Amino acid sequence: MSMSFPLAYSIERAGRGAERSSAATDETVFDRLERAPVRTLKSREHLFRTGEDKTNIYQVLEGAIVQYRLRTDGRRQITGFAVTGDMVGLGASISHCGSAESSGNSTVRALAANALHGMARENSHLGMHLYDAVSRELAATQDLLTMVGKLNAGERVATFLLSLARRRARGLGAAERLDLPMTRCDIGDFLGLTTETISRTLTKLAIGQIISRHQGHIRILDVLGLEAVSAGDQPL
Amino acid sequence: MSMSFPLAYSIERAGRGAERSSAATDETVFDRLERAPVRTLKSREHLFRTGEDKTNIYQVLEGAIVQYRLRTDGRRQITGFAVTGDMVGLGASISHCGSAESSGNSTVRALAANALHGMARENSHLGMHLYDAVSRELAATQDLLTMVGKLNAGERVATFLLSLARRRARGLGAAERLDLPMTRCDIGDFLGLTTETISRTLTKLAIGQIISRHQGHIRILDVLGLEAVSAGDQPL
DNA sequence: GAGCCGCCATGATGTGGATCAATCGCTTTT
DNA sequence: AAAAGCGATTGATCCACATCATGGCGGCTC
Repeated sequence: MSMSFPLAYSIERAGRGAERSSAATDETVFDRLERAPVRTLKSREHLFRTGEDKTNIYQVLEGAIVQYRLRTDGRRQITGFAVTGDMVGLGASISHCGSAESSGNSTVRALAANALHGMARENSHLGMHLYDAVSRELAATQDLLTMVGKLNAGERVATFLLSLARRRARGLGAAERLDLPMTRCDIGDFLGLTTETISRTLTKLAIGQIISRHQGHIRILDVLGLEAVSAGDQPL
Repeated sequence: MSMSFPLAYSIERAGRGAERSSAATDETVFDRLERAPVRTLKSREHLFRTGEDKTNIYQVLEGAIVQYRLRTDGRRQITGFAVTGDMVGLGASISHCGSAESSGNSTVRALAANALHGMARENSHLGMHLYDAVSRELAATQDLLTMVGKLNAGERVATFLLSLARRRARGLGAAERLDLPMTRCDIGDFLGLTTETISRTLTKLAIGQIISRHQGHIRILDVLGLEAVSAGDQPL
């Protein structure tokens, strides 16, 4: 099983995980979803916070949404980054059990939770889409948990970079140039490390000629080397 | 938000999270589920392993099932303990992305995955039950992730003990006597700590008169003190 | 009941990453 | 262009937990 981080749980007309929608009613449902209002977000603007009523569920159209949990003492754990196509706020509970804010500028489509769940109760295909989306998010969160619970800093960062590269596999020669759209602090709060450790680990990877660093993005020079670090074969 | 660990995601006739089932067809569906074959498991016997086809989904009738992920080098992360009523193996994917074994003797009901998902495609109420169960499991896994990513050993163990006590809240005077049905090693692989650290932390809690230890179980002497440790107010 | 084995507890020691503290570079402000 | 603000980087130091090692306590087998 390959690592899959909490990044992509789209609900699409043609889902790969679930069966293809076929009935005419499905068209109506997805048409209605696509007519839902679009909202634009500035950097660090919140979609919702822990404990608020779940009025809306969102689909990311552009940008990236950071989902996180906050402790009273300020410690923060990021549970996932949602990018284009991903759903944010899924779950059958009445209120949100985490917070979500935009990292950078984003646009999202806001689906009324009541309406969505009401439609899902009528239309079992939509219900299965939701089930599929949440179970993929669960699997990704379990992967992240395993990483945070068992891997050392080098393994975590290497695994993270590889997962980003894989999902950015833009057309041709796979991923070499890699944008890091989030801050070091966000990466740290995602991987259970500090910003300093993220920096130092990237520096070590650069010294080992496995990546090179430029402002705003990095370049993967040695995919095999990075995979070795990720697997724990190459101690760094 | 209170911590809720991956322990209870039952599918019941009268779900609290989802709407009450009402149609006659629902009765039929749940009757069929209740007629599914029962299987008994000995200690450390597996229900399934990572990568195997998802032929069955299980409901725990008695005992406890340990769900975990294993790395090639032997490191293990437990993603949840499933006890009576809980579902094991939920998710829309074709194959299992984790393993599950019995801790001690257990009995489970084996639901054919094809049949279950087929029924869910026909019956949207069942589909919503699945959606609800998985989204609760997701929330619990995110809680665990936050614990492993951000809490120190004392906070983790105290939080773990409290969550066990809450779910065992057996009738009367809440939880005082508390069985620990899993080994120190299992607890360590769940909390991202070693067995030695679990032992030492329990010793410190006992020295602080917060718990007392007996073989096979512990007793919570000072719930408020334990909550203070769990919240990080009492450094241990 | 002697021997063995798995789990637990506890002591001694080591270390990976956190913490504390500058400094640098880039962007924004004035 | 100077000043200010913010994130990233790097260095020095510390400490919480891992690791290594030992011994005790059932439970099991023969």
